Amino acid sequence: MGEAFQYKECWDSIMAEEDKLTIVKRVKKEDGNKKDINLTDEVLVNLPVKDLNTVLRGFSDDEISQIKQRRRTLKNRGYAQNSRTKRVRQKEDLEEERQQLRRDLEDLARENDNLKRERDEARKKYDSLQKLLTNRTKTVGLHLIGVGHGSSSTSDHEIQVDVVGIEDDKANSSKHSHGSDLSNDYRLRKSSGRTEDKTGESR
Amino acid sequence: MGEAFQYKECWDSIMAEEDKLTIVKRVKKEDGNKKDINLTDEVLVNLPVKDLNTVLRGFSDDEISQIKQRRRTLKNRGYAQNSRTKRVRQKEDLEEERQQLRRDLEDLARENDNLKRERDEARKKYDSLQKLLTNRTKTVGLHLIGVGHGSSSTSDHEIQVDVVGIEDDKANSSKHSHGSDLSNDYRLRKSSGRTEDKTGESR
DNA sequence: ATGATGAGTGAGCAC
DNA sequence: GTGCTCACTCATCAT
Repeated sequence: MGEAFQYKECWDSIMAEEDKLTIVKRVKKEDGNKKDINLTDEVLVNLPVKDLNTVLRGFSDDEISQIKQRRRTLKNRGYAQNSRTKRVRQKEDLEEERQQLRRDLEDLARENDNLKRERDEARKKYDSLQKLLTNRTKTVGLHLIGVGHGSSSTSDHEIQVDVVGIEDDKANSSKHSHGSDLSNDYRLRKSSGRTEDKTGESR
Repeated sequence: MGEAFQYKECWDSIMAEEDKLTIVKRVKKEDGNKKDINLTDEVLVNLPVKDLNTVLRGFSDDEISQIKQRRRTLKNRGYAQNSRTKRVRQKEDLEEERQQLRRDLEDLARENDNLKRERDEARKKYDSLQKLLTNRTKTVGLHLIGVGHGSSSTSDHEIQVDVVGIEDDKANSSKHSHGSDLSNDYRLRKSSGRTEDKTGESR
């Protein structure tokens, strides 16, 4: 389809109308019966019908139908080749797409691994941190600001304490219902009997 | 290929050896020139060469080659059909594989989203927790165990403190080089001048 | 001999 | 009329 058009374009651009007729007439004079076919196959297939009909004046009906059939056959030859080419191209496209999909799949799988690693890492970090908090007996460095109701004796201490709760100084009562907010797990509370680390901890 | 074999199998299973010969002889008697062809196309293609040669005794060389050529043509017909079928099947397989790849891709993309979400969630949780620690001025509930070197006065307090470091009570010197271990970030140290929360924190 | 495949041909469909 | 595609045939190659 595209091919025929291409040939036609080529032909039209090279030859002017009179030149085409000249060639065809020459063919007409040369041929006894149908030797013209060998000489003009390319011309015959690509010649516009209109021109063909013009050229065909003076031939018998039988000759005309023979020539037209020849034209048809030649056209068919091209169509067939066209069809095969198309088939091959489609198959190639399909295979290429398959390769691309496989590459994409690999990329995604790789990204997946990375994400999995990042996630586990984050969870691990979180767990470590949480464990640090959950392990309630710590050695902490403290800068004492006030005890009870604001006695402002400022001095450094190193003490051993049982951490039973940490709460932000600023108002955080508005966030206490968040699932991912950890304040809930470490709400301020009093501890009196110190047990060996296995009791009453969330998680 | 599979088809021819199939036919042969079918034939063999239906007919015994003598019966085959019977049919072929009948054909031989019936035909004047090559009317046999119309009657025995299916038989001809599927008849084993050996049997064919047996049957062909009594025919002229010309007739023999004619029949054999006919056989060849019929075989070719099958081969061609075979080839086309194969082509179609391959294309279908390719398209099916493409679909499967697309499905896999979708699945992976979905899993990817989930992982991304899980990762972000974990990071968020971690950040929340860390922020809780980094916000150094806290109100903590403490169970006082000892000050300095183990004075065992046990009493509950509610105090305001500047948390400058927390370290696990148990030996953790073996884990201090871990990247995901957070002990490094909260190593015990002394604070003297209290600055407004922006100083000297890792991360 | 057998099987497979590319190319050419005609039939037949669709526009 | 034109273009496409199927089935068939032939040529050709490989086994």
